[in-house]
Amino acid sequence: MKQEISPMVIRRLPLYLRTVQQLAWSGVTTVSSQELAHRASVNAAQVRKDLAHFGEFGVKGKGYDVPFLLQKLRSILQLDREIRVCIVGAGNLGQALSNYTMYGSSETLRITALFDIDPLRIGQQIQRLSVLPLDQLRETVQSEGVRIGMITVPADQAQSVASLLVQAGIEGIVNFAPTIVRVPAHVRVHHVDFTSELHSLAYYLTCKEGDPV
Amino acid sequence: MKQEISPMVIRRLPLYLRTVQQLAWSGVTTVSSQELAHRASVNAAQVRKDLAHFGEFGVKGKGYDVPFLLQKLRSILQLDREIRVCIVGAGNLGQALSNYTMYGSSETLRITALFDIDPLRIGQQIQRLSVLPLDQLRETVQSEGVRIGMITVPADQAQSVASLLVQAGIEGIVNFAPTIVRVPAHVRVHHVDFTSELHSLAYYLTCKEGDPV
DNA sequence: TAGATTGTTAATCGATTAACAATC
DNA sequence: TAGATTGTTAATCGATTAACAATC
Repeated sequence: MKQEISPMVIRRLPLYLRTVQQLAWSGVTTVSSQELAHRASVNAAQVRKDLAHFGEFGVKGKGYDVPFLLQKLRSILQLDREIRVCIVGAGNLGQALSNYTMYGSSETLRITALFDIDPLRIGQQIQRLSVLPLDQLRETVQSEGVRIGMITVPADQAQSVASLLVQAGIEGIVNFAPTIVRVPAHVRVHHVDFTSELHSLAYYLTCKEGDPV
Repeated sequence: MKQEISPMVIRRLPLYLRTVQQLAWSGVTTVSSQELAHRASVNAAQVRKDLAHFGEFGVKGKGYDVPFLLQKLRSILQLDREIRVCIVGAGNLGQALSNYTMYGSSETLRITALFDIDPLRIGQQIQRLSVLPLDQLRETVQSEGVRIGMITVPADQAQSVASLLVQAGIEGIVNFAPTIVRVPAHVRVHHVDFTSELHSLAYYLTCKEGDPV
């Protein structure tokens, strides 16, 4: 019934959501694909095509109703219901992510638990969470209904943490460690790799003295 | 002379670098495109094609010499020379990034300065750096030869920080704030958007009760 | 109605993969 | 030499953009 939608399309939805969210905040009630595309730095035809995968959200001759589109995007991304998230790795990055609340009150992704192996960190209070030992992962994930895990441990521990998360029954992983983690096909992994971004950025710096052959 | 190389190719180079680095660490001296591709989770033809943009690095019938390829990749990405980086935003994320050193001693991207507007944070000691006031940005960037800026301020301040960085003469920006920043064409911006990764991951969670129509 | 803008089809563009001759 | 693996061309695949009929 529902044909597979390209990941490329899905990865743009949060961008649209954010843009529409901003429009809503500034009191705009209607937006054309033109305008939306401009604000999101993409092509207008692409916006229309992407959105059309999920229904006919626009009105010909008018554009899109902002509150309606906002609600639709939230619903498509399942961000209209609470989804529980845990973080494994209570180092600097894990702590930084712990107190992340995106769109203020409208954010339904909720950081529910924070894990570490280091005994020195366990029990520490980060935001309203206390750091739990890794061996409570499975139990907590199941009792609290945690569905997404974020990996913020060093690269050499990322794979074993990923496997633990999978065993605990997590459905999706966001991996911040600069390494590939392999998981069964039913678990989805997204990768946030700022080291790669930084490294590829370096390529574009001017004045390359060294590289032709 | 040197034809424009697709950004898609460039974005894969850090992945190859990382993989080859790991091989070098484990003492491997030769690697085939096959093996390299497998470890990087890409296609072997793609590895060969990507690398061939920059020269003939392989030996037919043998594969690639690991130390040689490592050196070449570093050189292409300009990671064989020191590049100075500053961070604007000394909050949790900025602090987390401050003590990031990738490949131990072989990392040549060096965090050189950390800025904030908050008077409470200015002067604070993070790692070996003391937090500087934002109005010293330009001066520091120029005197220290900082070429890349990382933006770790809240979204609503990201654009103004980006503009400051551009005015200070920065060549590239890595933006961690969940918003688009616009800069002149001669400055390159890479975006690290974990909120989008998280939000698009939510789409793939099972049991979508709400979304048809 | 006339003007505007959608949803969608068709055209373009670019990226990935397969295949293979060259050659170590 | 025979076997292996590259660099590269050709074939495939998919994604983006342009164009336009439908229609509010």
